[in-house]
Amino acid sequence: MQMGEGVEWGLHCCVTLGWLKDEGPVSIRRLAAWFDLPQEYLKKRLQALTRAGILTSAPGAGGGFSLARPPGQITIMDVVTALEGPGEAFRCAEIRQRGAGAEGETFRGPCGISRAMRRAELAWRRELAGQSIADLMEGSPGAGERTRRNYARMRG
Amino acid sequence: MQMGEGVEWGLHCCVTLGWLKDEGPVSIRRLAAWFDLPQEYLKKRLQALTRAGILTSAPGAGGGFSLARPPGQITIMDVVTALEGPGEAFRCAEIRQRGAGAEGETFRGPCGISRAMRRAELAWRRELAGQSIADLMEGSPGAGERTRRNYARMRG
DNA sequence: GATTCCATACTCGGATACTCCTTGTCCGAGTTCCAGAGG
DNA sequence: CCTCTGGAACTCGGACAAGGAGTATCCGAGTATGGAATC
Repeated sequence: MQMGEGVEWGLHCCVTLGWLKDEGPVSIRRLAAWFDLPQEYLKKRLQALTRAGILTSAPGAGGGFSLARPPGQITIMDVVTALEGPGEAFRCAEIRQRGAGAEGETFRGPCGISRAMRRAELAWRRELAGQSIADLMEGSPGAGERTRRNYARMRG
Repeated sequence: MQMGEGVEWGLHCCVTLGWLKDEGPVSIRRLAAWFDLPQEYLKKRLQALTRAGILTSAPGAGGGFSLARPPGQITIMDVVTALEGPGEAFRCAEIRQRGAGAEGETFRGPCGISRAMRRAELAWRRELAGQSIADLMEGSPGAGERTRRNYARMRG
């Protein structure tokens, strides 16, 4: 059970875009260089975030990506869902309905295993939905200033 | 982000073994037929549970698998950890330390993203550790009786 | 000087490899039980 | 009646094939910016 690394990329990009929101759109080239990531693949991930309405993309020269909403209105859960898909980690295959153990049995409602897993996953989602990009930005005091300074130096 | 289906198999097998604990060890052949699962691969999963100390395996004729502990002392978390590995779903690759954005920066402690993900995962684990195989058995009243009856019929 | 045109710098979407993990299968070796042969 | 031996049933561990999801790259098409060429 492994979460794609694109989630980490996406979250870092969102935080950075939050800090650079006054600098206008940031191009993929700059974001990839900023974190030393494969440009083409990072693009795909950010496109997914754009489709989910988390980012805005501006085409043309001087274009790039920006946050579509204030950082306080983007939860970590939003980013995870956009990048990993809405499906649950545990998918019940209804094993109990198959094989010799199920002969002549009738099942009603989800099995206890499915319920238990779902409850755990809800706790996980609730925790992720309780934190926003703004919370992450506040969690690193001073990093916003340093980011803007470094970014200005990189552009020059 | 997808959990292996072996987890569902393992949990169902544990519950069934809990119900059949007075019938002695249950062979892989019977368990696979019980749930209509690929016998060889199910064996691998149960061997993992045995290595983790959740099941006991008895070799030789009349051998098979049994629960190593009372069902109340086996949590869902135990089974998930044994089958999915102890690693966390989110693995921080320390992206912030790479690329142009990290030049001249010094980072101390885990980043906020890593902390947020870890907290969510702890909530998930806590929920799973709060439920045992015994709880799952009690969640399906009457199923124990039916299981023993069907199992006796299958052996005959 | 105003307008047109073009090069540039971007994003978008699709198509295509490549890689790794999961899933699934197979085989040889070891262990236990049971039944039958022989004492 | 007791012991020994062999086969059957079972698990263990490793090796290996197949499949799919995640990772990564490339290309053609569209769009905005800015500057040069033209009127």
